[in-house]
Amino acid sequence: MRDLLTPKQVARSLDVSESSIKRWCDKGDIPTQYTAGGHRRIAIPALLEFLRERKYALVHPEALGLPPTSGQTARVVERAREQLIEALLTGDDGRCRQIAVDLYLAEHSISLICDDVFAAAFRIIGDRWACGEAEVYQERRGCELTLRLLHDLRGFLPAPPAGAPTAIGGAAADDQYSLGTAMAELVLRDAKWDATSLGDNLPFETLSQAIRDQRPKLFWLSCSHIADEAGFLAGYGKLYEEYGIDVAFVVGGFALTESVRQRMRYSAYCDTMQHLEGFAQTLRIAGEKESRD
Amino acid sequence: MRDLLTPKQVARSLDVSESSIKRWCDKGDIPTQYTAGGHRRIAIPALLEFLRERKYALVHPEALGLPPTSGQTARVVERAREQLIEALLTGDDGRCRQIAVDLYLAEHSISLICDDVFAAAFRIIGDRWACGEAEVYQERRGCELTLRLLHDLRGFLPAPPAGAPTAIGGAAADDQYSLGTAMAELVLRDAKWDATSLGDNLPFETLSQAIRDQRPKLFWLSCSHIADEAGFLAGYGKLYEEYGIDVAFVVGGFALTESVRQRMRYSAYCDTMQHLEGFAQTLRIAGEKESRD
DNA sequence: GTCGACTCGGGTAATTCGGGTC
DNA sequence: AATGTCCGAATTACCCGAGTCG
Repeated sequence: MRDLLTPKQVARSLDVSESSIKRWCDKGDIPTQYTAGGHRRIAIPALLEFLRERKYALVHPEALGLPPTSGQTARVVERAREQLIEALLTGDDGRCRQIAVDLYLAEHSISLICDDVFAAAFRIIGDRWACGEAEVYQERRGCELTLRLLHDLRGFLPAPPAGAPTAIGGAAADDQYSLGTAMAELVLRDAKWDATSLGDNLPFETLSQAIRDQRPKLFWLSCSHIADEAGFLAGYGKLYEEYGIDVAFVVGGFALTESVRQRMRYSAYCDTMQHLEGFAQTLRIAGEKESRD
Repeated sequence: MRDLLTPKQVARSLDVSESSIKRWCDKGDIPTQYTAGGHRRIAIPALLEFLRERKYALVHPEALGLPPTSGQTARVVERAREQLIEALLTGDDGRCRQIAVDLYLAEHSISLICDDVFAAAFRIIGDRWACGEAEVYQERRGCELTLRLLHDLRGFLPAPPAGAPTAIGGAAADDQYSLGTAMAELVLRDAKWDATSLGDNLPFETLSQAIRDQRPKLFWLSCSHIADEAGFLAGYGKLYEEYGIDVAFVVGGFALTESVRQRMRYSAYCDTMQHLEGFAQTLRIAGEKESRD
């Protein structure tokens, strides 16, 4: 498995001539690296970025080790969601991957995919389970599958640029829903943050230690389940008191009801990943301006 | 640690062939030292200078921190484990990935990597945590990282061949350790089973439903934490009673103490992933013979 | 001193280069 | 203006028996 592609591989996967690839590279449309002998090498994230801008279709993605595309480049979000729900319920990982990559290449933002496809799909699967139309194992297997998808998408993004601000986050103790924090990590990396998810089920003491060690500019807490509300609020309050001035605290997740939120302090509450993306972008640009002064 | 690299290490770190490295050395592009026997040795500062001049990006910068792969196999694994522990504790995902991929490409079996590198590393990290030398968040972040690695390795394996026997499994309710079941899935896929992990925290009722729906030939249960021993044994016993004749039940995980095992029935208890691999191979071949008759 | 893994050198096949032209 | 095709020269990848490393 190589990470760098030759012009020929790229040409085959797009079904264009090698000359076109060379020209696009030389023109700067596709970020290119060179071997010592002057041969072009193209990284997959760079290629995918170019494809998204140009709305080019991957004709032969298998040449790159990517899943086959459906052929329809302009995939409608609603339809994708319906198809994803079925694929998640049947455990068809190839199909899930195909849908996700299609959406990504169709220039939908990561945050929109997370909100309107992944999160929405799990809401509906949850409803079906409540009606007895879906089994618990189908939902759990779907989570595993989605986590793998998020990891794959992470691999498509370019590495955080040098000097990118740091962000860390996770889910608190007794909260074992790892999709929320994985999505947050992905969205922040897409917004050019150097984001790292610490995982789920994290006691507040270790979160405190992590902030002390990593010194992030942004800290997120994904809240999908709160077992002990008083304990949660106490632990969170202490954490915010300690670092809330230096670090932007972002909280989110469906466990944060209004009554809980009213007893919390934070820099931002994000209902959706799109909100998180907006906040992160603003904060990053504000920070860059400040550091220039 | 030595600061002289062999051509092979450099080749891997740049994702080019060994021949190219040799050529560049001979041409004078990379300043090179020689051993008494005429073998090339490259100093890291010289390599970095070469990379700057040629504007050739390091594809796997982490590879430079790797020990030489020569010597006894046991030593390689041992050193990889040490390196992985450090990389996991610092959260260096690129380096973790390089270590894992290198081991895989060096034709170490997946099961051996899981046992002697991944599982062993987490045992040691656990020990360090007990001594106060590691933080909880480091261990949890390491789990996230390793899960991503397992997903990557899964991508390297070929798809299960047509007609491969089906296996499913997971971790029971209140057990949220997902690495065990993810490793089991990976090892079984490596052994040419069509294996799917259902995830963790699965109630026995839904496991029963999953077996009914999927009709696997093998079912695994990863047990890393048992909250309610009586409830666990009751749920498991019922499941085994229902399907134990038709489906091979494999159990494993460090929560299965001898006293717990004595009250369970199963086809196989696997201490390690290598045991699981052996059992799965035997079972698959036996099944193929039977179906030929 | 043994031994497996690695490296040596050199040769060959396949790819890619840049440029010119359609 | 953009793409596809063709060219000789240069670069890279793969292969193998003999020697070296740890």
